Amino acid sequence: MTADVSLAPGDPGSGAEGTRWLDAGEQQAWRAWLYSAQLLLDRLDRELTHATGISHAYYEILVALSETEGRMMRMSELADRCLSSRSRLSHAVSRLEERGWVRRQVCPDDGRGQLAVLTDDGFAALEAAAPVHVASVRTHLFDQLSPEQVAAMRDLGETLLRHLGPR
Amino acid sequence: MTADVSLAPGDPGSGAEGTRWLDAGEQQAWRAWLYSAQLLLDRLDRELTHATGISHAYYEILVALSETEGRMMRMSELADRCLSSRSRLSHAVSRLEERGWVRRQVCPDDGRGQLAVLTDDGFAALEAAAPVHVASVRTHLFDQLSPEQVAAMRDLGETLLRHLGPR
DNA sequence: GCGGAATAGATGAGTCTTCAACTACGCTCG
DNA sequence: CGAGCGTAGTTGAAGACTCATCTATTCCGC
Repeated sequence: MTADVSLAPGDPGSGAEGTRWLDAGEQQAWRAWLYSAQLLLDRLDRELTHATGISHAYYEILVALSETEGRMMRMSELADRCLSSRSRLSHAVSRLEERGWVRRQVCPDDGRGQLAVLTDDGFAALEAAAPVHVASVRTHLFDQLSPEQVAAMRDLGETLLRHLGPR
Repeated sequence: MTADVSLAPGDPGSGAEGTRWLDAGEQQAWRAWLYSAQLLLDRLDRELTHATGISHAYYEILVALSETEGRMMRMSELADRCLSSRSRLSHAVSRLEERGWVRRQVCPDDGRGQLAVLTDDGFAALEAAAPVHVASVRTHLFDQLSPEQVAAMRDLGETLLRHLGPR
């Protein structure tokens, strides 16, 4: 009777036939996953932002840069690692540049390319933020789960990643 | 050597002592979860938006309204169900009002309150969108998982929800 | 029933994301 | 070489989210 995600099969008015609606169990699994994912991402982002002034999106950029030789990376590679669009990354790097945490540098191998380079200030900001972030992840994720659940989480994530592609 | 999420213990320059960094297994579990969650949410939102013009955030509002008696709900209750801030919901409902899918109505019991009411056009839009969304969820989630993984997903979600609270 | 605190919601400025151009460079092939 | 095409990245406008602030109403205690 409701136009739910799970509009019951034969729900009056649901014109589209051939849709395999979610059964009650799938519905509950999906809802639980969705809500917990949204709440967890939101919580981690908020705690990090309020404690350090660095959003999770920016944090990921800094982390990715810090992990490379020379603390620099091509813009598009950085975008891929951060699951970000090129445009978004470009805007974000501009903001990080204003903070003095990253600078741009023309790529030697390819005149079209730009390298994003993590500055010392940027590295310092990351070092200050990392403990806060790890503490949040522990508190809200690992401390809540048994080792079996952690294993299941990893398995689930890797399974979905194979489909959604690192691409 | 890198200022990773998992700055190794004793990493030179990582001044903050007392942080329990993530070990390699935790790191992989966390990364797999994070990436898969981001990719999945992004994919579902994109497919829904491109096929129907309704973002996942708007879709959730419409679904919540459609599930109630009279297809109406107090703004704050709606915000809670959609894991949305009040401000965000208020802005979103304004947009949905412009589309003619929702209207506002003063709450009879409480002069401060507003009821968001799903219109017939809104319900029709939801009915058109629901099959698209369910198909995406099937394709990118349930079709990728064994029954055991679905059960694990539900368990994980519910465990985290107990901590993150429906509150 | 009145004054103050609390609640419901709206609003505007600032920030972030998206999308569709747009610039600039490299690559290929005639 | 140089025309055309593909790739790298930037930009600006429009939509969406956050935060602080503001108004209106209710609730509470006297």
